[in-house]
Amino acid sequence: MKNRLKVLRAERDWTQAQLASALEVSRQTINAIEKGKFDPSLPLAFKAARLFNLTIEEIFQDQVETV
Amino acid sequence: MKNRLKVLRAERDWTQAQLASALEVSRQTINAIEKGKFDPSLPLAFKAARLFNLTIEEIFQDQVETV
DNA sequence: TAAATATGTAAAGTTCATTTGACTTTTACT
DNA sequence: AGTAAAAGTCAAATGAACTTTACATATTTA
Repeated sequence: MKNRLKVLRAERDWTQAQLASALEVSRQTINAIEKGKFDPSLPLAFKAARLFNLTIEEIFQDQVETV
Repeated sequence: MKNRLKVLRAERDWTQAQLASALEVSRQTINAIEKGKFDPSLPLAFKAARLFNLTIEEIFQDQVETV
């Protein structure tokens, strides 16, 4: 699962800590999601979409499995 | 988190077991999600969206907190 | 260059998504 | 009414999301 969080953050000049606080998660959670360590929960994805005024699909992109 | 899985299933005349198999999860998982016991993971939500050819937002609706 | 801020990472613990297996209840059909 | 399929539910187990604490590295700024 790829995501555009780092770019969206950069566009607004936000730190990971600021985004974390806006989404009410820890800074490490934001870091881990940006670095692809794990995927956010669906509720957290919705919260991010609301925050950035985008759809979930505009922020998170499912990897289409190329078999 | 509300969702339209039951309706989408009914429109296609699918059982919970059939949807489960299409999404490669257990029947109990579909049942629990439909009954609102828990939210699906983001990857599972993407898979459902792909299956129904809808966006995540068209299937799952975040409860806006009315404080 | 030193200090401050931002980012990356790791371990241990908690909570929740998901599985398996089994059982009960509901719905539909004969 | 009897049967079969579908839906609902429960308990125990596993794994993944997320937290806290703590430290290391990188980047910015005084």
